[in-house]
Amino acid sequence: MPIRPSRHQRDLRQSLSQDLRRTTEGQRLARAQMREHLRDHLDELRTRARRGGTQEVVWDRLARATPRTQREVARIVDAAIEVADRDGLDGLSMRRLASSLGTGTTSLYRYVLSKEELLTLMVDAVNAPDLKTAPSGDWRATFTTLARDHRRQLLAHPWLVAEIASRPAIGPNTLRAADEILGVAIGMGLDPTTAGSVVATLLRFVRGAAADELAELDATRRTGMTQDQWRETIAPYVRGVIESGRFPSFTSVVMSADPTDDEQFEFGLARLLDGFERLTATGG
Amino acid sequence: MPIRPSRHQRDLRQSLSQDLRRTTEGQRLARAQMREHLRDHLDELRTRARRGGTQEVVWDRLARATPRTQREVARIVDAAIEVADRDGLDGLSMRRLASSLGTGTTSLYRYVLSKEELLTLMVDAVNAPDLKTAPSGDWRATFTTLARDHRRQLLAHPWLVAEIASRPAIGPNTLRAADEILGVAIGMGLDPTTAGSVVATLLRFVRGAAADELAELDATRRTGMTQDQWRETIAPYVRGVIESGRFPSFTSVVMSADPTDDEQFEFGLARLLDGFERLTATGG
DNA sequence: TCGGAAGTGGGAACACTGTACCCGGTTCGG
DNA sequence: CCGAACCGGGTACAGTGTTCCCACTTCCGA
Repeated sequence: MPIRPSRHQRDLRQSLSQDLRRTTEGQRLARAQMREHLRDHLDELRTRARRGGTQEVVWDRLARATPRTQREVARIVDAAIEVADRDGLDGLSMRRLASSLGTGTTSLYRYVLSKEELLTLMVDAVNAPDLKTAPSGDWRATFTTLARDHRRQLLAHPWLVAEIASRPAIGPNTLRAADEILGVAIGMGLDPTTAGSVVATLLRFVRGAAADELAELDATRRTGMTQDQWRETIAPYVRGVIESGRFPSFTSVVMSADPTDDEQFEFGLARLLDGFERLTATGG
Repeated sequence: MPIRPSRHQRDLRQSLSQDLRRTTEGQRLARAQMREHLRDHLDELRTRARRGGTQEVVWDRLARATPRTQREVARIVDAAIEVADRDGLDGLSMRRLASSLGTGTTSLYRYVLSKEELLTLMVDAVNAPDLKTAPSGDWRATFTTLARDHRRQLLAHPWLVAEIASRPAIGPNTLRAADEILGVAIGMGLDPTTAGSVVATLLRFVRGAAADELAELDATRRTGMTQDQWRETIAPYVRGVIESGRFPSFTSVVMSADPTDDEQFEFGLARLLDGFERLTATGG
């Protein structure tokens, strides 16, 4: 999310007013050029990317593409998500994806610049907390259901957390969601900057939690074990650690009642929202 | 961190007392067997892993290995970390690693079961927030410097966040750190369970924040652009988004003063600690 | 001192990956 | 009806993790 759109923002804001007029014409020109031969355009993008020059953002290209192309891309992305959900990220190869679509492998490259780009599209397609079911008016309740929804989303697509972590989320879906959440934060009476920080903090916590919860699950899938086999595997080691007596605090925590993932998530979320509450209580 | 050691803990605790005696003899036996031919042992582990059976945990094997082997493994892991820091995770291949060590590629497999295992070792080697510089007595101050240290660590090794996310962190280094932090939480007067949740929440936030901060940086490295080139690339797109007028809250946040990464991190951390403070104020 | 076993290093080969290059077929506007 | 634009995909290449195997060193007991 560009909730933290970094320091170049100032420059952007400056150049914004000047460039605002010229943009539409420029876009029309680009569209004409592209329609001429879309195929070569993709190739050109590829070579330019290889040379390390400035590129075009995926979503701009897609927005200008023909409806058929857009549908095709959506179909590819959906299939890719399905494969990744079932077999994990390692199981998602272009050949597998193609065969699951019943097409040739290299045909995919007519619609997608690279696997990298495909992943970017996958992330945006799936990373969109849905606000419409959230209660309105009470920001605390809204944030709570929102955090729960996002967590559910991340757990439903085990590959998602790792991929989100390594690419700036500025896709249209993500943006729409970010806008809605920011609206809630602003509705708390916070100034925009603080609102941005609040939302960023909330999302960071949720993603961190989901990552933790997925770790064990991921390890089992990777090694091909069942959950039980894996536990059996680490049991002697953990036992040894506890026996050693070198980790008293750790031991006492392990030996105490163990909260479920749900409970621990709710605990952390509640603490975080407690922290936010102070902002509205003391500030403006 | 096994701060969330999941539901099988109960069973573990039960079997603990029974098995406690037998363990040392069992270990001595295993050691004798292993010394006989360590090479075959590694091969056996490999095939057993392929068949999907129960394995041995890496750290147990290493603890029993000869000092020379331990040194060699450490050398490999260090080199791997260096390569990953410089060229990213994608740039870390076994061949590259070997050539950076001046050895043959397949020689590495004498010391490391697989690349997977190597990554696990790398994570544990580097993921250890250091508590010794932290002030004692004041938990809030301790947590603050601790969070800052961990964030610094994660940013210093850009590949670390993604890898932590997908493997349960139960290495000795990680355990030692976890134990120390848990000690601080218990020192707040919290019961072990709550202490565990508090620490988990804190670490989750830090990792989430680091992931966010690294996203842009990662994207540039992956595409081979400079930071400026990348910004130039997305600028028109962001401009278009703002122009569209469909994201008013988002726009107002982007247009407002932009906090630095540091400021935003400190903000979130402060809110989280505010939330923790309530625990000590109201509870026991 | 010597012979054999245990331990070490690494080359060749395999099955797989992402994707550049190119050619034959299809569709459609003039 | 024909040419141009578009679409699908086979072949090939460089690079990956890993296995199998063999030559070499080191060391220990007789």
